[in-house]
Amino acid sequence: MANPKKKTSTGRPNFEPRYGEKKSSYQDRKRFNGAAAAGGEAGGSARSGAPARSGAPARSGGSKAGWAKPASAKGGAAKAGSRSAGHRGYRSEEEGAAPKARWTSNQRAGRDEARGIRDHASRPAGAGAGARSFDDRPRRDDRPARSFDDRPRRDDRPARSFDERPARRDDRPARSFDERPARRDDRPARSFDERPARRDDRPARSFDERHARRDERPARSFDERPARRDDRPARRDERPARPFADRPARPFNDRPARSAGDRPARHDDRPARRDDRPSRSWDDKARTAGTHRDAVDVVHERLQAQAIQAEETTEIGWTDLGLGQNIAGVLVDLGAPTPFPIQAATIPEVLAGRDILARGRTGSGKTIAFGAPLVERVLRSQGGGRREYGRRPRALILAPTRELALQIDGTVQPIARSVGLFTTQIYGGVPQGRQIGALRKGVDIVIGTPGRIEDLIDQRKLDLSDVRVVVIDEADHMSELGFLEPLQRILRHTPGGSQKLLFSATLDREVAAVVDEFLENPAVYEVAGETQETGTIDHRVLVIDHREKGEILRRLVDRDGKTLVFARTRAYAEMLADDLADAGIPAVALHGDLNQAKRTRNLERLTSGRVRVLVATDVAARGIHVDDIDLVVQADAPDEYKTYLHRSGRTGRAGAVGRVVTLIPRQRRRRMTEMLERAEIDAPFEEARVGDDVIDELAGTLPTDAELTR
DNA sequence: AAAAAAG
Repeated sequence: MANPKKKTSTGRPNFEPRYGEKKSSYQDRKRFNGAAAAGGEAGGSARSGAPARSGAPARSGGSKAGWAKPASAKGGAAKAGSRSAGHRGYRSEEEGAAPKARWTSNQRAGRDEARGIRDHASRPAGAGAGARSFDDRPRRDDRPARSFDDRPRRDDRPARSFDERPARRDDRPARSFDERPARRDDRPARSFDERPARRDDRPARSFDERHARRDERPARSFDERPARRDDRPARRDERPARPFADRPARPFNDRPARSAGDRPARHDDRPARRDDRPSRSWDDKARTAGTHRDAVDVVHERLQAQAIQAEETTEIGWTDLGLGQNIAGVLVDLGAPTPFPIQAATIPEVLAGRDILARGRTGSGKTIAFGAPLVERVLRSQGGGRREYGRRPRALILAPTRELALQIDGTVQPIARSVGLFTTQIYGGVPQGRQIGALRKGVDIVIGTPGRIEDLIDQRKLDLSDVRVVVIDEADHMSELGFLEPLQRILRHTPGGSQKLLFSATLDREVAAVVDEFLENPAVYEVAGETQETGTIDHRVLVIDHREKGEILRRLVDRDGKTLVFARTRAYAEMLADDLADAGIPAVALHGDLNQAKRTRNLERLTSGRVRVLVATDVAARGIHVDDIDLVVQADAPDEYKTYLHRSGRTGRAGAVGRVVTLIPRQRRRRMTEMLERAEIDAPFEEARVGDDVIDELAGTLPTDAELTR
């Protein structure tokens, strides 16, 4: 059952063999570039985001120039020591001054972990791995190889999550619970980056124009879905909650829905709210989103209705949604004075214990949408009791990449800490020692990636039997072939009655297998207008001669703003980065062949502005947030529209202008056109040769918002 | 193809 879904069934009709593409030529180089990376995701970058939103006026002028940093961006002013040179966190204006101080604790964590690896590795003894046949892999050195429990670097480690952690961290105010609340200010910057942004652009795009083309997308997500049952219940508002009982068997698959019976009773408060819930259940939705015309209208209608509701809820406060004072306070401090639509819609449901699926692009407040209520629920679940040493985690947040996990922790941690709960990151590429140590002491919320989590479960270091809430971020991606099974195995370690929350900017039927096995009568939420595409992004396609790709790329990227280049393979990404560097354009790569230390470091280099060009694989397509990226270049066109949406969503954030240029060979025009249609994006195609003006034009500074929007 | 554990 599990894997029967071939790619085809998962909705990836786009996947086709790529013939002409340049490929193997770089294969060789690839191996050599490996090396480490240090990762630190930019977790926070304070997304200047939502101008409308609170005080995140950070991005005022829209000057993409610098402000990327979390700390600074945020209420910049408040940041102690970030005002002038010599102070921690000070950031010299545009020169790529040492960014180090500006790192968030998360970033430091990644960096430190990475350093630890490097340091250890460099020592002769570090050879634990010993005879690895990959002699050609230079990166061996940064390999952990030895156990890090004894790791010396303890000190610089952010210590994030655990209480007992000695206060060492200079920069971090003691994290004892008592003063917990106080912390807020020092870590505001991170997290809300993604949230503020959206506000403005959202409303901006009128539904009509936007949803006009909406037809194919939704439709295709659920097309195979068996006949829709009755008529879908009226829109959210009047929707009569469907009682559990009459819940039809899950439509899409014969997978026997778990009957309420075999599922441990849910938390008490759950059932109660069920009925007044306006949202539609997954089943309803599934049924609704058919393939045809009527389905189109349905979708459109539904989205619109929700959008309206969203607007109405913007005046509601955090506490009105059911969150406690402490949490509400942190959110406000984080730059989110009031809830965004998706948050207003989902938080009450999450607090009620309901399983939900939510679609909200990065920047729409997705992280807080699940993070805040998750913390609140964990808090309630302990009923005022104490946190015991060695307690098992009560919440789990899964993400597809380490960088994203780090970023999520950057948002959730302060929220959790405000109520005395602790989080810990559990992902690969870094020593297990600290992670195990944290688990041993006891953490409340685990945030990580599948591999290491499963590894620790197998080692009996991680016990998920007490988990009450599980969040699967980028759920559709996590439900794809390579991720699905590990994900399912992990979920099977959680109690059957635990609450499941699935989020993604491109949530579609791909999550069906997970939904069917683990969710119970889930509610589905979407916020109209929230797709990765935004009116502030200028999409362009350059039809080029493959032989000129390298030169064209060099010219496109040789500019002042930050540019993120996507390549299909690690080898090509590495090659391109080297190529650009050789051409005198500082560039670094980000892909899975790099060790975590290098990944973190290279990403940080872009975030800090020390380098303006980052060439990445799709590891950076989802979730990664770096402020000021005003140009995304797709050296290789993506195969899926969802990938296009995620990649392009790295720019044009916070209502800022952004541009996405995709290079394709002539023979790919048709596929590209089809993909853009599915992505609901209008992008003019232009033929271009090396000397053409278009290239310089596209590389140039973007027109002002006004010009762009015409 | 990429990502995700190591070794």
